[in-house]
Amino acid sequence: MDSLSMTCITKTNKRRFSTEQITLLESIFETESKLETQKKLQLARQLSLQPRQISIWFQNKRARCKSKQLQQDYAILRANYDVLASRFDSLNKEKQSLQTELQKLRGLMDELEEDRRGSGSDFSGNGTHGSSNDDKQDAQQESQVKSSLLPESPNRMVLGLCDDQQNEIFRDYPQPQEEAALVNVIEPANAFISGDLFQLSFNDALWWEF
DNA sequence: TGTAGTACACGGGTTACCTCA
DNA sequence: GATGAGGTAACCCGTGTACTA
Repeated sequence: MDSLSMTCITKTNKRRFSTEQITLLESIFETESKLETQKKLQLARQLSLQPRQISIWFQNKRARCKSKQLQQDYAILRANYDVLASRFDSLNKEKQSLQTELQKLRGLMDELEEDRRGSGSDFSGNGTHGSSNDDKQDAQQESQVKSSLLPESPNRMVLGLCDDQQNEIFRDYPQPQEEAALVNVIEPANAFISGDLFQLSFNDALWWEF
C-alpha cells in the first residue's frame, strides 16, 4: 500500500471508538476473548462497525492483555529472584564465617596434639610424669579446651558465637561412619555455593518448586 | 483415502495517527 | 506552538485448520 492511499484511508477510517463502543467491547471481552462469527456480526451491527473492525479490536485486545500479563509475570519473577539472591548472600556469609571458625579450631586441635606429643602426656591424665607445676598448668589448659569442645557429648563441639544472638552454636561432630554420609550432603552444597547456581537450578526441577 | 487449493482466523510484528504532558 | 512518549486502530505476513473438489 502506498503512502498516499494509506493516508487517505487512515484519515477517513481510522478514528478512535466511542466510549460506549469501548465499554461494550470490554464487557464482552471479559467473558470471551474470542468471538464466534455470528456474535461478531451481531456486535458489528449493534455498534455500527465493520465486522473486520470487531475482529481487529479483539486481536489487539488479546495482544495488549498478553503483554500486560507478561509484565506482571516478570515483576513477580523478579521479586522472587531478589528474595532468593538475598538469602543466597546471607547463607554465603554464614558459610564463610563457619569456615573461619573451623579453621581456628583445627589450629587449636593441632596445637594440642603437638603439646601432647611433646610432653608425652595424653588427655586421659594418666601420664607417669607430671608432678611439676608446669605439667599441672598444661593439664588444666587441656582440660579447659577439652571441655569447651565437648560440652555435652563426646561428638559435639562449639563452633562459635552467633553475631546477632550471642548464643553458642553447637554442631554435632560426626562419627567416622557418619562422615561419609555428611560429605554427600556438603559437596553438592559447596558446588552450589561456589558458583554453579544456574547449572544446578536448571538441572534440578525441585529448584523451581522451591 | 490421500491430496491440492481455498477461505478464514489467529498471533506477532509494524505502521500511522491521535492525545497529552 | 513544538515535541516526544504512549496508546491504539489498522495492516501485513506467516501459520494452522476446516472444507471441498
